[in-house]
Amino acid sequence: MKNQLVSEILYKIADLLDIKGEIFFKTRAYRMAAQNIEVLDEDIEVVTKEDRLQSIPGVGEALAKKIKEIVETGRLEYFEKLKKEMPEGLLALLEILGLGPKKVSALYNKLGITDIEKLRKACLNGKLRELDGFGEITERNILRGIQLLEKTSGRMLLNVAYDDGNDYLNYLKKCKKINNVSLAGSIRRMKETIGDLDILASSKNPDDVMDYFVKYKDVENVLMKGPTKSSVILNDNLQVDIRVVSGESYGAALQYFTGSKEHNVAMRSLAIKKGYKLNEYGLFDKETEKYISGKDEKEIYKKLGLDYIEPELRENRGEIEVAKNKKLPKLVGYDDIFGDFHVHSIWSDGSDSIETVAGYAKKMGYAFVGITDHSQSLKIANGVSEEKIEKKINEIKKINKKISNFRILCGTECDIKSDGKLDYSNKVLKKFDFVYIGIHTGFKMSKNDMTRRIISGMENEYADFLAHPTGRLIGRRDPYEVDVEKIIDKAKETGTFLEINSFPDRLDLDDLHVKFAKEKDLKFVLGTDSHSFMHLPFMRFGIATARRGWLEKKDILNTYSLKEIEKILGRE
DNA sequence: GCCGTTTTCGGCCCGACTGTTTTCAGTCG
Repeated sequence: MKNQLVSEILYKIADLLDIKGEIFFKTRAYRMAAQNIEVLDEDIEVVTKEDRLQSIPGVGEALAKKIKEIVETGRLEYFEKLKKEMPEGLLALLEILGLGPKKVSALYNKLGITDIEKLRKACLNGKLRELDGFGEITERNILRGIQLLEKTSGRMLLNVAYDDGNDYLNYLKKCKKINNVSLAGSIRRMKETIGDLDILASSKNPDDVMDYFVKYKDVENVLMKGPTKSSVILNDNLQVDIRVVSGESYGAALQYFTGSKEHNVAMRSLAIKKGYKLNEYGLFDKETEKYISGKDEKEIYKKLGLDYIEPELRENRGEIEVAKNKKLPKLVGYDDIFGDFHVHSIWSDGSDSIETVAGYAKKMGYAFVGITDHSQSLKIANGVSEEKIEKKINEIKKINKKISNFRILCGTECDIKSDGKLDYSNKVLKKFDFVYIGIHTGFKMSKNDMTRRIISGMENEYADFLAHPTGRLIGRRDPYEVDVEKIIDKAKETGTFLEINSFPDRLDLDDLHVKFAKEKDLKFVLGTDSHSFMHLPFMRFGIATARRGWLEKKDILNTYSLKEIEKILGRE
């Protein structure tokens, strides 16, 4: 699949054209096309071959020609030419808070700045203030922006932002001047990484709210403070933006600030088509500017002829069309899960006993927990030898007798070895309540070999679930080379459930793959990959990923009763 | 550069804040 490559090049062209000073609508056209290709659920090579590129929204004659060139040659002459005009390093400068295309263009054309190091030096030497539109404060802000970028490399994992956001929210809820307050932005959509936190509040005394907002205990730095909008940096470097609006506008503002940007662009276009104007203050009549709606977010969707779209779906991946036809999935709920299938114990590399884990899982309201320690050859994680399995099963039996209304399932996370064989013999695999298979070594195989290896693992009759199917670690390790489509086809054939690994730095499969697999009618399991009972609540991030992948209750094994699960797994 | 029941040209989402200015451009979301 070259979809990623094509969309990356188009995004970069958009940035370069911005710096070059092209009109906004042209660069936006590149970005729209890039986004639509990024989320396309078809292989762009196939679309190219069948001459259907112009059926992709936002792709016309000119872009189709460019995309064809990328797909066929792996490069684009036009892009190479642009890079000769403007060094690619300029793109990194756009990442700096406060720097946009115009300023980057001035820095390049007037001072010859092409990368972050040169920019830092120029700031320190006071060179920027010589330029029109730049001053001493700009220099200081850019230096701060560079520092911030280097410290955080941009984005934060969902769980950290989730905790920060909810702590802040609880603080704000204590403010008597605030009527309504909610998280908004990517944290409300539960995206896998968060750039900054957005909070929305309604109040009749915005100035008081802003005074209260900036006094939060973890605020390190106030970036800006106005009556409707303020921004702070927390001491863990997360930026938090708050908007304060009137009650009349709260729903419209919540819709607007939840995004995504792409979803909103589509919503606004739809509003215009229907004779309205939609902004953060409400839904208005296009002609008379008369206020129609805005208090309640759900009302906005209704007035536009749409079913309510849950925040996790708002990525402009077809949700608006489907909402129009009243065909949205009834998403799996955050309380619909009866247990966790993927938990490690002290039998391998977990830090808690099976009994401790089970006790906590029961307290969470679960009906079961699956203990899945590593298999024997994974020495680094203290994998359990075949001889010890019987002992472990007996321990679980004993604990199960002690706990009422709860079941510990004895599973395993069995390694798929480099040759595609599983790390336990079938005689041993047979003893488990269920078997996860997964890749833990030899990540650097060729795509073909890795795909064959995983497929061979799935062909084992005792393999039930495929753990973390792409092996990525967000921000640390790229997915291994694997043909996800082939894996999905094989899983369909063998009845293997794909895991949505819910550990915050995995979230693997990711939302896009989940949606893709669901369209092929695959089934899923959720597992936290907990290595301590304290990790069990990470389940909510897996559920969020499932929701972002359009999954319903019936698509996920964890929502079934123990009886049904045993029947489905065929191990009664 | 895309798009079309306002269609082949002229639109394309837009408001708030900052820092630079002295009425506004640039950036952000």
